[in-house]
Amino acid sequence: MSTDKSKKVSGKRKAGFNYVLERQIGFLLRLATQRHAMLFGQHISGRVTPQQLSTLVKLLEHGTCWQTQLGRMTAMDVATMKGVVDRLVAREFVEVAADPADGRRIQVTLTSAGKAIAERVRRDSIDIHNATLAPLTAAERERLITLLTKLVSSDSDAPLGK
Amino acid sequence: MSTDKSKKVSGKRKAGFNYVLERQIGFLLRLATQRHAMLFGQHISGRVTPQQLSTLVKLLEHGTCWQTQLGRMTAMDVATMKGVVDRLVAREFVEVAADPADGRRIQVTLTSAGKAIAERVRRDSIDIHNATLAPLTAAERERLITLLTKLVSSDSDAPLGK
DNA sequence: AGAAAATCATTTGTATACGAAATATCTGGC
DNA sequence: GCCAGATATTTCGTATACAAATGATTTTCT
Repeated sequence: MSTDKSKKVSGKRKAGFNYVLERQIGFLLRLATQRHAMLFGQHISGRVTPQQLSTLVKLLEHGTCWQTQLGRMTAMDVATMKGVVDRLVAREFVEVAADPADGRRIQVTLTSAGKAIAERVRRDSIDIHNATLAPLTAAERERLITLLTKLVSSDSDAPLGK
Repeated sequence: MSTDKSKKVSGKRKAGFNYVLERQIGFLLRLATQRHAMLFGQHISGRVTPQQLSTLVKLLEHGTCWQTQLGRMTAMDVATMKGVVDRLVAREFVEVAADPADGRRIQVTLTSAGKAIAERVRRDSIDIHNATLAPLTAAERERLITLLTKLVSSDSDAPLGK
């Protein structure tokens, strides 16, 4: 059982010798996302998901939107957005209707129940944000948000960079 | 169309007045993860996924492992890990076998093809890491990694905090 | 007007992600 | 030797995520 042990070869270091998976940005982002998801599940009202939260909040801010527009504002793929809208329709938080002015567009509108839950989860999300960042000091939180914003705002499709 | 515009009410600010979805940690993490996923797909060899990369790298470092052990090392749920292993088996990058010493355990071992691809994607992942962090300076990258590490290392199940 | 290009939506296929329940197996204590 | 509790795996259900192909509609250009 010692045949493929990674042995140190003096003078010629093994490939990947200093590779640390735990310092790779992708791995760290996955862990941070997991932490957020766990806290989200604990603090959110009405079993709303993060994607549903984004969608509800954007509808609250902008009123009726079409699906593609919602997808752009929330940085979601059209296929993903459809799934989210479908589930919001099933739960009667939003209603969809054909746009009389443009046959391609699907208008998405908050129901009154949807408006209520949207306002509630928007408040919840503040707590979730703070709980997620709890291990960091106020200055560190600010720094992290700034760095992540810089990281993503250069993306062409980022709603931030607009 | 101006009925539900968010109008400033002097003295009594509207609920959610200063709520900015784009500054919520959950939203930013999703965008950063998307950015990483895009670059990952562009630079990775052999259509390996991020989870498969983590699994392959851990197998490279530790040799044969059982599934649950792999799940802990890569911070993946057992159900998720099973899916990843199943797909790695299907692609003949790993082989599974019952542990003779413990009937519950499933031993996962790299095949020679798996070892080759593991070494290749481990190298790829360095490029992906750098490409993902490209908008940041060297100092900023270091800061971001440090902050994310601090954020997740307090989690009970974090492989970092061990 | 009419064809081409752009836009919007849906569907399909692949791959996560994870809680929860069910099953199987092992270990320690009596 | 046997049972309770711990451990490992599998299965099920729900919800993303996104590429790619397809269909429908609108806009633009000539």
